[in-house]
Amino acid sequence: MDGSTLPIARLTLPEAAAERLRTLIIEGVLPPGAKLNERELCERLGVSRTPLREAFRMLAGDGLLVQLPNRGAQVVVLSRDDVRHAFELMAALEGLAGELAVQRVTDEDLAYLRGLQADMEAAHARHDLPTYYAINRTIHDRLNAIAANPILTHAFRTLNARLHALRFRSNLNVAKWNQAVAEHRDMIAALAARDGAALRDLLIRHLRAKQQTALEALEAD
Amino acid sequence: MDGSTLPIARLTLPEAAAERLRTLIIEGVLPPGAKLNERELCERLGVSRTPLREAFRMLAGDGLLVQLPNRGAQVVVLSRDDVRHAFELMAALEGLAGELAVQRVTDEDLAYLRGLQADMEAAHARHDLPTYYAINRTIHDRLNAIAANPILTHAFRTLNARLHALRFRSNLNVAKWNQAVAEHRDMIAALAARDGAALRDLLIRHLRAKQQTALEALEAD
DNA sequence: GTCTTGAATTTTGTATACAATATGCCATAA
DNA sequence: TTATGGCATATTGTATACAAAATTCAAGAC
Repeated sequence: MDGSTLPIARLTLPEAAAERLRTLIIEGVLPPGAKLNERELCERLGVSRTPLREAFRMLAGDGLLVQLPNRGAQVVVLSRDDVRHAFELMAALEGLAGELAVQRVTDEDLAYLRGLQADMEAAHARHDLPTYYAINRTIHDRLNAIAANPILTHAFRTLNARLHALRFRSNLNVAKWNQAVAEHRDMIAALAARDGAALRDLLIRHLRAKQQTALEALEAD
Repeated sequence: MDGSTLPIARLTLPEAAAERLRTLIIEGVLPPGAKLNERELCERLGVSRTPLREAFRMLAGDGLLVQLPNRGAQVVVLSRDDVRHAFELMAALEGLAGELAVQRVTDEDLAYLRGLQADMEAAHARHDLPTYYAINRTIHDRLNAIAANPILTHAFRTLNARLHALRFRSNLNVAKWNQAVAEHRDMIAALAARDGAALRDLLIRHLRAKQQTALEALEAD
């Protein structure tokens, strides 16, 4: 037997329910502030209350739900300040990921990232926003993978899920989009130069622009 | 009615159970790797399985427990790498807290922190380690409060709880203790000078020393 | 002696029943 | 009209019962 464990993905019912709820929240089917009636959700998900309630606890831990004693769960509503705070933290996490990635990045990693960057620029050129976002996410995930800190990656993913629930992504204007693509180019250059401080600064500035976009979208409501 | 809500703290059973378990884990009564038998714990805590299992989900979200499908929960065992990763993240979080605190710190905050620092040095002078740690924690909590980012504070607390379960704190030697006290003095000076970059560097270096201590303690087992 | 094999037992997973709390509605009084 | 009290309903909180899976351990095969 080799070292790698390959556990068969037998999702337990609470986990499956949590997963399903997570997407429902992120896709906006369950919008911010929505009250989650247990009995009703049980029917929709085809599970009983016990596993559903465990799913609630998991999602509450991720900050996607708030639970009020005797008053049930509801989808979290992010205030302007919450968004600001989340992005402040996200910037620090990305900055750390950058610093760590610089210490560990290989030439293969760089080649792969440059490929992604090219794909992203192509998507940008043909104004294909969904593909752009998909690749963009892949690049940031890849950076985290190179940083090789699972605890950081977990924190990153959790925070990302919370912000995704905001659904601010359609709000990107052309000028900001151009800038974001350019910043990505600089980021890969800094990574190639193994310049941790520069990469960190770029990532933090990059996140600040993203925060701006998110806050403007929030304002629009 | 003024803006502050003052909700009466009616802990629900799962929350109370989680709180109790958390302290049992951090105090080492439930050591790393311990299997948590549901029926047995139900009797010890005086609750039924349903709220206990919700408590498990909460603690698993905090990273204090791992749950294996059909095989129950056990107290997390931190590997050497886990500790390294946790401290890397912790350093980034503290660094961010420092940068934010610099932007918001008031003279009253500084006066309060200087008072704590004096108390801490007194505890250090009389070799009172428990008091030293209590004050040390208060200072770091205070810094987080000044940073005024609840999401950061939450991440900080969660990560701290995980590391506390390691119980490495009795492992501090005299040289390191002296250095830590001196670093704290420098930190307050940087905060007073509103020098965010300096404070960040100090906090990160401070954490690196702490990480060193933790790893040595881990080695000793 | 070691390795299977397969009940018996234990433990976890899920559903449901009952209890406690909150919510909504309507009657009544100021 | 507006506020208050109290009942009916709905919803959440907790315990327990049953189902499914894992673990244990002894008997037999090699």
